[in-house]
Amino acid sequence: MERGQPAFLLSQLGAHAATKFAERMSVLQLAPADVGILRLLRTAAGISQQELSARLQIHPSRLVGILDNLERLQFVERKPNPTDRRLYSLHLTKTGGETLQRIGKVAREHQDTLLAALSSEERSILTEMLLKVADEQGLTRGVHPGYQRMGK
Amino acid sequence: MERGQPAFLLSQLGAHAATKFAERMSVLQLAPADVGILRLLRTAAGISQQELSARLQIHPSRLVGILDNLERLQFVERKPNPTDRRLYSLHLTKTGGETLQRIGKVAREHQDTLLAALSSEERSILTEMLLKVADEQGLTRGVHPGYQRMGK
DNA sequence: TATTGTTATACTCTATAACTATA
DNA sequence: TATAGTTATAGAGTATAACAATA
Repeated sequence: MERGQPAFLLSQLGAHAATKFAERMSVLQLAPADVGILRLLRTAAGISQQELSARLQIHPSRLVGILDNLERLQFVERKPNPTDRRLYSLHLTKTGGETLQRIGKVAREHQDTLLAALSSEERSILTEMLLKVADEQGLTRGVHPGYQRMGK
Repeated sequence: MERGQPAFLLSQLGAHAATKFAERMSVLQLAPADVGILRLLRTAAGISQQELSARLQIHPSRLVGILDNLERLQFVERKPNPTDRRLYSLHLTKTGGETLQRIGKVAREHQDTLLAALSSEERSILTEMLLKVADEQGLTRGVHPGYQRMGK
């Protein structure tokens, strides 16, 4: 009965997918939020911590530690902002870019495993439907609610 | 680009759905795990805390507090097990059964709102696909991974 | 000796608010 | 006076392991 409830299934499968994704990313020493940050910096190079915080809904004080770690791993660099010395200008490093390639590869494997039950055509239909729902619900591309929490 | 990645969408939408569900249930003073327990006890009356713990993947020590609360709300009753005095026999109360009715109503509203973008036919197709994926991934009916955490 | 339910403790993670420096 | 980033502190939630009662 509740077996056939799409809302529950969506929630259940989403949590499952998030866990599996986190497990795969942990091999790269990354949490899901780290991945979200690296992905965002690919197209939004130079933003400040405040802006990053606002875009991904990650609390500023939490961001400090996350960026400390990403800088230690040499995936991200805090450069000074020439016009306002209060702000940092966040950038992906060369290593960070290479890591993004690796992330993409692992993410594709994750997706293939997760959706193994579906044909290519079915995956397209599924994607289309999920996009429709996500848009109607006002969700923002690339902003995962789980970024507000740790990744296992 | 990652906009069209079904794995990410699934995870993102699943988290969104879980949050919205938790918000609605909080009106009834219930967390998602509470709801899972009430639903399970409907068809598995008399089980012990150990068995409940195993079935929903909720840690036994955590279950103590959850059941204390459900008993305080008079939704669940711990009855003694006549054949083994170490075990409790967990049962839904009359009030608990009525609460399940209310939960069902709110859950349906939640689902309708969540899937407002989809037609009735589309929802059927979506449900079918999600069931296929959930089965292939080995997920168990009614067992939400999020039961292991609190619900906001 | 093993198991159920319970409790106390330690640990992890997070937000709050105070702080420094810049504007 | 306000804002960006940082840090210290306190709070919430969890699992670990020890405990009493019972088998």
